[in-house]
Amino acid sequence: MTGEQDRSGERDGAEPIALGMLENLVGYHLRRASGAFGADFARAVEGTGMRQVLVGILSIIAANPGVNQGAVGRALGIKRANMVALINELVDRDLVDRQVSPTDRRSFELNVTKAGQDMLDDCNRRVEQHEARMLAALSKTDRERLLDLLQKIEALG
Amino acid sequence: MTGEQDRSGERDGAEPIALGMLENLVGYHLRRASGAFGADFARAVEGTGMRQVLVGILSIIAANPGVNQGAVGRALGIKRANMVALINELVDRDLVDRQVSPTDRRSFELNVTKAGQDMLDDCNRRVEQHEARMLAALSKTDRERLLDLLQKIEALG
DNA sequence: TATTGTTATACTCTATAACTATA
DNA sequence: TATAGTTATAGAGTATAACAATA
Repeated sequence: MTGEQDRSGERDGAEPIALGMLENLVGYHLRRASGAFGADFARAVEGTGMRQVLVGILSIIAANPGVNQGAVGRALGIKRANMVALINELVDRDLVDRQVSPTDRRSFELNVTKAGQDMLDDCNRRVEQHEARMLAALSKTDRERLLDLLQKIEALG
Repeated sequence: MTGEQDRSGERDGAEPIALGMLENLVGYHLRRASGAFGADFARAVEGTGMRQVLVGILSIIAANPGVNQGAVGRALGIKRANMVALINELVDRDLVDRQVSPTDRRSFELNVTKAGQDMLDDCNRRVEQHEARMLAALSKTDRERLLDLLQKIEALG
């Protein structure tokens, strides 16, 4: 084995397909690039039971101790209704602690548990390698530029 | 009192949530930017019954007359099994013509119908406005750079 | 044997509406 | 009245396995 991945039935090695109007669409290439990142992210955290969204939520809670789930959802663009199962998943796995807020009994205060912090640290290490892998073709300046451009787009979302 | 409006619970103007490790993750920002594009794309083609994937497929077929659906799927990163319903949708709406290939009776030759071309033209116009809207904060050079960077990433997918 | 298209299935993400309990 | 969280539900996108017809 040469170590090359089996890409039969994939990639442009021997199937010249024109993209048409997609060629220059930023939206299309964003979608594909995001998909490629997502797939490699899944590989990176394989075995942890984590997914992009869960790592995102855990990261937000860790950075904002006591935050409630509505605020987490707003930060990540996740609807309240969809947050419920996600937070349940993290609480059931003892990665997040959920306590009724003493100041507003409608809401919960969320905090990352010890196990949750360990999980986040592990994922962080894996994700760093994943990002390095996916951005191998980009210089440091390119990566900074890319981040900057993406954030400008997000601002319009 | 200052007369400031209470914006608690909404909009990022008054809810300082730290992103933690997400802050500098290209994958995270790709996901958000792609999501923002997807949502605005949906708005742009509202009333046409089209979606990102369908426009993508139509575009590929238009640019590659007689292509079979497996090749379309490979070009777009869509699994064969998932192509079936999508192509059916386009054929049922008379946007795509599907004929058994005379050279390989396992496969179909796909072509865009007149109605399909009209639809594609309409979507093209709408999508151009949508892209202009989403990329308003970027200079022409920025847009070219962004496309270039995204394509470098896709190549690793 | 390999490939094209197909069916069946399942999981995730996303979206909306209606409900509760608090404020 | 408004907000935090919940439930139920539905539409999409994506993934795999197994099958028939054809190459």
